[in-house]
Amino acid sequence: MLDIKRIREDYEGVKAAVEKRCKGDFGLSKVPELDAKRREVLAEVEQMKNRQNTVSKEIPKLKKAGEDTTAIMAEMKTLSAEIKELDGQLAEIEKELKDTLLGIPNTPYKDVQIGEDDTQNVELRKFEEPKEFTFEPKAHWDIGTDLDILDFDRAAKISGARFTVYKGLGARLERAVINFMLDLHTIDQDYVEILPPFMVNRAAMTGTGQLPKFEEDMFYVPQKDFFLIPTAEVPVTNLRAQEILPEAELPVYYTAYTPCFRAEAGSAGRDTRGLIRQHQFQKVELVKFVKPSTSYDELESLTNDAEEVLKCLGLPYRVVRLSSGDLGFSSAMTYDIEVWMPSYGRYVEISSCSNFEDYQARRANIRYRNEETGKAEFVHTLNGSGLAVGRTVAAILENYQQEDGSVVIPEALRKYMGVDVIK
RNA sequence: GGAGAGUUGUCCGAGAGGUCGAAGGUGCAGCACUCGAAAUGCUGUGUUCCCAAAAGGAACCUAGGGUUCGAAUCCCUAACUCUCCGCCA
Repeated sequence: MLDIKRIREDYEGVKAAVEKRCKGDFGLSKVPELDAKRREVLAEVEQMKNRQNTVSKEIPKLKKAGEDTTAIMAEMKTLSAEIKELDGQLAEIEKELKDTLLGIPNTPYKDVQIGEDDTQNVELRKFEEPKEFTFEPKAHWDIGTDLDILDFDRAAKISGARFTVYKGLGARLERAVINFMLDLHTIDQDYVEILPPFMVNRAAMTGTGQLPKFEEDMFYVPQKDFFLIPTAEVPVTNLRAQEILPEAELPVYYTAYTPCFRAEAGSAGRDTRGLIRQHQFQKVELVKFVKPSTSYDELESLTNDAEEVLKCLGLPYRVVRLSSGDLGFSSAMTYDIEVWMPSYGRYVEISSCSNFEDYQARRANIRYRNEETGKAEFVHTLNGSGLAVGRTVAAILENYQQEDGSVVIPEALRKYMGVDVIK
């Protein structure tokens, strides 16, 4: 959520920033009028409440003095009704204002290049070159099916499209990748492992920005008004919602493995084969809570921490900075890490690392006590995949496939796999 | 799923229709005492909103409704926590 004061003081600046996303103004133009109206009604009702409070304090004194309070009480009854009426109006205005604000995305950071979509993303660096095969490489869904470690047909039988069954060494590979990533982040790096609930309430989904705008993308559990998490970002960021963290605790680094559930509404026909776009996939996530002044340095190090996974696995990748039009709703700046996928003949997103600045912190009310000023201030939140597990498995299968159809296990995973090759 | 108890400020805890933003303690900050520290004493110490700011005002005792001139206090609904029973990995 954007700061209403910022909109009030620098409307043109905020408008220009929001419009960098090339998708209109998201209702921002309604804000100044609603804000003015709110303050007008607020001033009026507060003045009435002031009179109500003052007179209410006088009544017991008058009664004690033995005076008749009937007339005053009657007048107060009228006032009370008027206040209720105005309070109702105020609540409506505030609801509309809040709904409008919740529907406005974050403003892109100054370094973000303007662009309508992913074609304007900028490549920043590359690790290794795409491998040249001496034979015709297969797609991971064929490799997995041929090795009998992935079963898409039976997954369709028990669930439907966009689900996968992992079998034998396939299941073990998925688990090995998860364990390898978590060990890297918690032992070699400084993240604290979290295993959160996979269902969350509406408040949590609103705190990180999935609601109210993107409800149709989520799986919903009506029985309890819960949502299946689309990413660990939701439970892990909201872990500290409504809290004031001691400054000394910052920065806070968390990592979490969770399954992720996405309805994939609106992506019918895209990436229908294989592990790339599923209703359920596993992911290891990195989340940071940091002091505002450090958040862009923290974004660099978080991205490096995610890249480390790919380096250890020896998978070719590149890092791009998303253009303003491709930026996620809550993000101020995002780096995508893209892994080379031979079957696609291009790089495919495997991690998305974002700085949300105070946008999520304001929604979820996550603050820290600034020791210098003594004031509670919003933290900056960041997160990134470290990494998407299914896509990592797909990339391993494709990049490490051999001419005989077998797949060599990357060195770093062998102690988790117990075998050097799947054949 | 059934029965009951609870949810107050950093934390603990009083409160039971008006003088309560809320006693007391604790934590924190400052001052005094001290060579220094501890102990002790004194003072201060929540958040948000409105107002250019100050002064001032409004709101907040889990959330949302209601009763009342007036609600932390009474009523209703919901969420959460705890205890007992049932069920269950």
